[in-house]
Amino acid sequence: MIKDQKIPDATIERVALYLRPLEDLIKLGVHVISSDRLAEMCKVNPAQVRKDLSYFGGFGVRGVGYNIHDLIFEIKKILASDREWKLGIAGLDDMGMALLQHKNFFKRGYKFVAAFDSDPKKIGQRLPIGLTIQPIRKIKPMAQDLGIEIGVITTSPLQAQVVADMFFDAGIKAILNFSPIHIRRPDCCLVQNVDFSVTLDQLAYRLSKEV
Amino acid sequence: MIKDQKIPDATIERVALYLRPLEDLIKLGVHVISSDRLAEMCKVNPAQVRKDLSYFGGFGVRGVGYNIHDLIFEIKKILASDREWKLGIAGLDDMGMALLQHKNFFKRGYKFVAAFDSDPKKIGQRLPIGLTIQPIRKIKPMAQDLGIEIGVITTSPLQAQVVADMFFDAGIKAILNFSPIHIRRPDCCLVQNVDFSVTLDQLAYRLSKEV
DNA sequence: GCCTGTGAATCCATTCACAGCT
DNA sequence: AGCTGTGAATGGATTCACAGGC
Repeated sequence: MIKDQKIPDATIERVALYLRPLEDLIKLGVHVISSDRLAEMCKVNPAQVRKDLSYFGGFGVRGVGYNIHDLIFEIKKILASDREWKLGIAGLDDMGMALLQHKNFFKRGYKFVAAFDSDPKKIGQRLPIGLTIQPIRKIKPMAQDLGIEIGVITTSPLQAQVVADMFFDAGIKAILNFSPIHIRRPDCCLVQNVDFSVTLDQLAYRLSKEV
Repeated sequence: MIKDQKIPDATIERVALYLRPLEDLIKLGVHVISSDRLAEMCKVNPAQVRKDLSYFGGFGVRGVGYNIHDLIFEIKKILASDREWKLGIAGLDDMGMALLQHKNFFKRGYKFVAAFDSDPKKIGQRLPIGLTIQPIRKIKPMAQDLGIEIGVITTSPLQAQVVADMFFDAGIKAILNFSPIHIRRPDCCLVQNVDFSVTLDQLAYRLSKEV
């Protein structure tokens, strides 16, 4: 039923957002939703929701709405989050620990299978989720052994590039980077940056425009 | 020199990104940069950079480039990050602690002036940055006393809405929310959500499209 | 009557290409 | 010669508006 049409980037960004309220609704025993209601929950235009979902092949029911189970299934299929992804993390200060314990990662199929740090005091420590902290030189052998697919970097900016190079060298093709530096990467690899200062800048801008 | 034209949202998102490399260059003693070079550093199109910067009033020098000091000054003025912003944070588990110690916040003028938690074991504890953890019922009086402008929420999802309501009730107009729930807000208030699962979903999608 | 699916219209953003200044 | 600033052209994304099925 899926059309072979290119799905716009903007749509991809939004459907990941639709997922959470849909999962909440399922838990509440709701099985059908209209575009108007989903739009309202996600603060977007209803026509936008319908257009977004129509890229998935139009399985809504006219006069009724969308089956939430189907929606979740299709969205996950499109996003490739219908399977497990193996993550390795480098840098186990507060931010690293926070991510390790982030419940939603696990729920969505993102599993940390290894943790690395360069601090001798941390190496060998047992983490709450059952992993033992490894030295960063183990990144390559362990990444390959365990089949890590995504590297998460929460180290200091000084170490971030070194760690990234190790991930790339181990054949990892995607990095989620929380360190505030620009990571140089091979052409075949992806880096997604998360920068809270930029987020705050945007919020401050919007706030300063209000009234 | 600033034109009175509306600056596109997409431009705002990008200029916050230009800031960091520019600040790095200043530190290296570089004072002038061309749109080509800045574009390369930020992985965008050079014409894009010129168009973005032209909204600020065209103070580049033809044949030469842009004065980096001026650029930083103008960008900060536009983003309203040319001043200090006072933040209050609720929820002092790992994520909260990580944010409190995030060096870049301080550097960019974002200062935490109060910290709140509901856990009796945490209340009264002294934090590394010199604050003492307060019970969440103190949010309203302290926010007003200290002039908190932005509330940061890193509590569990269960408490997030309660805390948000307290921030709103104290007259705070902007919230940065790390908790994976949708926060209901008065019309006059802003909520900016940060959701790592969504970020990972997008990365996983891009990764699955590669090759 | 209600809600989806979608062409058409509109709006916004990016990129091109070159005139204009230093 | 080199690089900015900007109209014009292109390309995407959003919204409208309504035909079509339940």
